[in-house]
Amino acid sequence: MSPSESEAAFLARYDPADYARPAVAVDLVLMGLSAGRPALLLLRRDRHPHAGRHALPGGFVGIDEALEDAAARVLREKAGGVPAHLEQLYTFGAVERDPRMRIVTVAYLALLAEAAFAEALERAPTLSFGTVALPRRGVADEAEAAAPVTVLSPTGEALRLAFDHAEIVALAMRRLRGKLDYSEVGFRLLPELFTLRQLQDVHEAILGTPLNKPAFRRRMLDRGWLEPTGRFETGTSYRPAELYRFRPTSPSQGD
Amino acid sequence: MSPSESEAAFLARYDPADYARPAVAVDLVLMGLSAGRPALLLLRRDRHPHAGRHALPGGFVGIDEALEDAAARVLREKAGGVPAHLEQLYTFGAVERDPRMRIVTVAYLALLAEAAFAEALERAPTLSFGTVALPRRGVADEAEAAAPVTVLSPTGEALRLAFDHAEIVALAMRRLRGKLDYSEVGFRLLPELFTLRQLQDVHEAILGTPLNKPAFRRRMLDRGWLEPTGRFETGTSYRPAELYRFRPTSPSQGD
DNA sequence: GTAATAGTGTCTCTTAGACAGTATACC
DNA sequence: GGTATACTGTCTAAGAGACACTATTAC
Repeated sequence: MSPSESEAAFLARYDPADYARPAVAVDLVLMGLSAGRPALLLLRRDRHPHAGRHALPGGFVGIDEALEDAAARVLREKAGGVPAHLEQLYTFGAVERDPRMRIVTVAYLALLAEAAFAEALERAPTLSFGTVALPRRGVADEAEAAAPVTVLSPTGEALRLAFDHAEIVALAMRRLRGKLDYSEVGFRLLPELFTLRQLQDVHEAILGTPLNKPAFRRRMLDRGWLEPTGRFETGTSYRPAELYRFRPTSPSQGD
Repeated sequence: MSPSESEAAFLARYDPADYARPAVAVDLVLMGLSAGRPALLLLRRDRHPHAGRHALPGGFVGIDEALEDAAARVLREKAGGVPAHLEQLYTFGAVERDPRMRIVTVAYLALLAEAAFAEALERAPTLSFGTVALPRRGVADEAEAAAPVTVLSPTGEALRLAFDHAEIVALAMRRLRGKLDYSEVGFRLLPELFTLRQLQDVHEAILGTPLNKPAFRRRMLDRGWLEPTGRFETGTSYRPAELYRFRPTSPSQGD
């Protein structure tokens, strides 16, 4: 190995069992929509540290468990067996991010359709949720500096999040905004059949900005992602809109 | 805590020291340009596993060391004290990715200017390098499925990379391509003063596709990133081009 | 002068925003 | 009929590709 490599690193490479290791965890930003606003599932902490604050659901990664599997396990535990989009966000590894011990956490973003989100809240009585208040900034560039987000309780007060979880939520919003227009994530927040207006509402909720209707329709239809079903919504007091289905184009496994 | 949380996870949350932990490492894709092609620094492994294959430089994360600090340490060890762009890529945590033991590795992308890249190769005799052969695909979309990349030795043979490092390199190329047009990474591969043609050469090398000259110039100048110096290149047998300097616009800390 | 590349002016094409118009439901 | 929303046609503005043109150096 390289002579420029430090002695400690050299030894650690071959027998790191002798060295203290950070714990490895996953934390999930479980996002959905609640009353047309971006929302996320939170657990209220009842003990030290950060007792009383809200935290993202998470768990330690088992020694024989892949990162994705750990994230999927936490997702199952909190949201049931619902199919959902799950994507790795970023890994947070500041030394003092948890005062109890050194924990490196891999943050994941999970997206739940509106119905699944509401159902998860009902099933698990300890889950609460917060809506994300958006700085009105138009179509955000994912490369911009992290804009701080404010998480509001259902009654409208600002929630203080535990640990570095506010930073994780801000990154999740930023990633979601960045991918919204060119990826399929927008459809993950909708039921199987939806109208173009519903799709536009989702985009506007995530971006925090109104969008031009004809341009939005053209863009979405030109993407080739939308399959018209010939069926129409019912129960409206006005002209009913056609229902569409999401049809993935390429086999694309995404990020 | 939630009753839906498994007993094991509950216990692990409070005393994970009793459980076996994965080791946490960082691996670096140290990219630069060599003769106008994207290139990366590699170490040839001389022992099991994957002896004879090439691997990314890396190291274990100390118990009191932030992830970024570990990445910066490995960067220093391999490339000296050169200032460079350093950005987290993704975290790889498949159970069997290293046959010796469970290692979760946080991959980082580091960019070195062409001179610093060459200097690093000279300083460390055990370092070798490979150039990345690009599938000609035009401006890549970072959300696309990972396109496999081929890493070639200086003599042109395809190198087999150890572990999942080929996947990491593919992701690095994809990320670099995705950010190239709207971020400042392109300038990190250039010396302090450079001509517009050099900048375009860098973009073309990364994207693997020729670009339109007037459009490229307009775009770059309109970004407000380029500061003309009034100085010109020397030693050409044709009209010398003006030298520009990169001027960051916002304080932007980026990703 | 020639050769080679730097740098610019302009046309066209594509795409998005703006906005007005028509269509179809319920009352 | 009125009203509310779905859906469309068309104008305009911005940006990129194409390509020809001028400018400046070495020889």
